[in-house]
This record gives sequence, structure tokens and C-alpha cells, in this order.
Amino acid sequence: MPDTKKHEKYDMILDALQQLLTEKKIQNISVSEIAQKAGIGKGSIYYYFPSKDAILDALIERSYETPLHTAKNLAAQTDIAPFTRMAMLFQACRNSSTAFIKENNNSPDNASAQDLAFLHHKYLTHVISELKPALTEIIKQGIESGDIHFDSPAALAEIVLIVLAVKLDNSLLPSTPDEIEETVQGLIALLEKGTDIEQGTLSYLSLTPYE
Amino acid sequence: MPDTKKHEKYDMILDALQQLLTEKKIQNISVSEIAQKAGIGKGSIYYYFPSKDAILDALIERSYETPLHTAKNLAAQTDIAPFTRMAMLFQACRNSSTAFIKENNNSPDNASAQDLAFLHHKYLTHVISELKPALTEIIKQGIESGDIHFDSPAALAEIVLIVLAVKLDNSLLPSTPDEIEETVQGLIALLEKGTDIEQGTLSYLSLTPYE
DNA sequence: AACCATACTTGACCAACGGTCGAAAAATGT
DNA sequence: ACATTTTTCGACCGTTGGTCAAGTATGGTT
Repeated sequence: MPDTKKHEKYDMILDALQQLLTEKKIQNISVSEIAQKAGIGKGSIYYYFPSKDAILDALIERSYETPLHTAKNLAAQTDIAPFTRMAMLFQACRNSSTAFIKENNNSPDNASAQDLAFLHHKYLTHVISELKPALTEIIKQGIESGDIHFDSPAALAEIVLIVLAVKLDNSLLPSTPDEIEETVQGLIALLEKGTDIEQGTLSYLSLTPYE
Repeated sequence: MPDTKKHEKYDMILDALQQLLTEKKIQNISVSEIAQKAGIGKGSIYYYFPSKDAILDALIERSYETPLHTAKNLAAQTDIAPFTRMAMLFQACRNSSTAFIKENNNSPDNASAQDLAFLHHKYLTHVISELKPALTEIIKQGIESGDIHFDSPAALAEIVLIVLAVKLDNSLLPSTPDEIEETVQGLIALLEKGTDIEQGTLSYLSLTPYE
């Protein structure tokens, strides 16, 4: 069965990159290094991937496969309150958010933090665009059920996603946990008042402390 | 006078890069090429800049120097209504927003659009972090004058800046002008209702069509 | 003028990179 | 047993970002 076997190696390469990303920045990871970590020859990498960038793309996609899948399923769970689902959706994402993005790099790497820029960019693009339909659907149902009052569910979904994803990512505006909390609380307040949601409903959105 | 002279060459290098960016993507622009365009030797580049990345950083910084400066001044103009200043602040930025970011690249370059990711990332980081203090100040004054009702001016400023900057940049979520308009209108509605602003005050924020 | 220290310029050079390639080696089919 | 396809590989290539020793201009001091 060439299909599963191909996926085996494919995943091994992604595993290798994922592991290396916990130690170094991508710019400092060479294709040879990935190959070495994966235990295969450098040439083989290019049998499975067209370019180095494509490996990263695939890794990001794989990382969010599960949370995005569950997020999309959430949209169908009409028995749960819309904003509870919304909170669950984000919690599902948070788990894998910084899995391979090491912000606090301990290595004395002289490279600037901007090196990771395109990784973050890809992450943000991926999460926001993939989650928007699901969140839009949830909000739509909230509007229909009378829990939320707002004219444009798509716009609201996008606003919420952009703010939360950007703050969650914490690369555009590096912030302390307190500052993140402040912005999130601000967003909650704005949402509750701006969409006539019962106060406190959105407290689920508050990011629980970690680490 | 070594100071002005140094700035001369310094700017010549930035000019060269800026010009090249209208033709090619950064990844495909070599340092030698920049040097050639600037009419100097490659080695001299590294007399003025520590790295290739630093040139790009400097160019971005230079590009937003003026609009950011005027934006900061706006915060002091207490005689204008807060949200009018807010709108002016953004209009000032829009002009130079995509000056050197050629989205519609005509060259048959095979590189993916993601190549520009870190440029956009830098742009967003720069604009949001630089504008946040000014906007926070404006909102604070709006709260004091009773025009705006909100607890956390900093959080509100950040929310607005994140949403608008991301949508304005249009690289995280490539959208049609109509879609951008919808999100902006949604943000306006959310803000007006969520902060007890007189309806219509924020219509200035609506991005005027262009091109 | 002669001198000198500092500021600036340069292109050959280097190590390292992403990516290619032809050939070898597994794997598979018959 | 052979033939064909799939997979593996590392030497190799062109190019890159960055270094450097050697050079040239500049301008002050005597």
C-alpha cells in the first residue's frame, strides 16, 4: 500500500521539522538538518515536498487539522449556547497555538524575532480564514435564537477572530499575559454591550492562565 | 559633515530597495542587486546596515515616519472630536499603506504570495504598535469629554487598530473592497453601540473607495 | 607640504543554503 | 527469474548573505 507508506514518511518529515522548531528558528533550520532528524537523505525530502516552504505549510495545516475539524463541528451543535460554543472553539485552538512557535527562544541565536514573521503570518491566515465560516454560523444561530443582536454575523465573526487570533498569537504586539487579558476583557465588554448579550455570557472567552 | 553625508548614502540604499520592490519580491532581490541599483559596492551596504533584513526594517520605518508623526500630533488636537481625529489618523496611514507592497505582481515570478508575509507582518507590527499610544490618548480624551463610554481606552484602541490594520493590509484575509467595507461597517456598528457613541459619528472611519 | 589618523569603499572570497540529478536500491508485478 | 516502477540518496550546482584585508578619500595638525 503505497498510500499509507507515503504518508508515513511524509509525517516523519513533519515530525522532524516540528521537533526542530522547538529548538531553533526556521531560518536557521536547513533542509539537510530536517532530513538528518527524520533519518533520511536530503534528496528524499524533495520526493515528498516541492520546497522547504511547502513543508512548513504542511506542518501548519496538520497542526490545525484536528482543532479546526472540531471547531467546524461545533457549528452544528445547536443545543449549546452560541457563545459557549464560541469559547470552546477558541479553547480548542489555543492548545496547539504555540506548539511549534517558540517565542521565548533560549538559544543565543542572534537572529531577530522578525525571522518568525512569515510563520506567524501563515498561522494567522490559516486560523482566521478557516474558523470564520464556523464562527459566522454560530453567530447566525445566536441571532436567530435571539441571544445576539447584530446585523452582520460575518463581520462580527471576523472582528472577533482577528482580535483574538492576533492577541493569542502574540507576535504582532508582544504583550504580557496581563495586557492580553486586558484586551480580551475589553473585547468581551464591547461585544456584550454592542450586541445586547446577557452580561457574563462571554466570560468563557477569557483566556485561562497557563504555564 | 559626516552626518548628512552618511544619511545621504543611507537613503540612497533605501531608495534602491524601494525601487526594486516595485519590480520584484524581496526574496528575489539580492544585496548585490541593491548595491548595484544604488551605484555602490556591495561591501558598502554592510557599512551602513548590519544585515539585509535591517535595510527592509529601515525602509518600512522611513515610509511610515511622516504619517506616524502626523498621527501622533493628532492626539494633541483636543479641539477636534475624538473620532474624527481617529478617522484622520487612519486616512493618513492609508496613503502610504501599500506604497511598496505590490500585491498585483505582474512579473511571472513563481514565488508564492507568502513570500511577502514577513513584509506585511512588519508593516502590521509597526503601524499598530506605533499608533496605539496616540489612539489610546484620543480615546481617553473622548471618555473624559463624555463622547465615549468605555472602561479601558488602551484595550479599545488596540481592538480598533488590530481590526482596521489587518483589514487594511488585506494580506491576512485577502478580501474584496466590499468585504472590507462590510467588516469596517460592522466594527463601526459595534463601536457605536458598545461605547454609547452618537450614531453616525464614526462614519468617517468608513474607508473611501479608491482606484 | 608632509604627515597621519579616521572615515569610507570595494570586490574577491567564504561558508552555507535550497534545490537538482542520475544512478543505485527497494519494492512490486508477472 | 526478470522487468518495471517507486523510492532513496548524496555529490553537485548556482546563488546567496555576509566578511575582510587592502585600498582610497578626507581633513585636521604640524
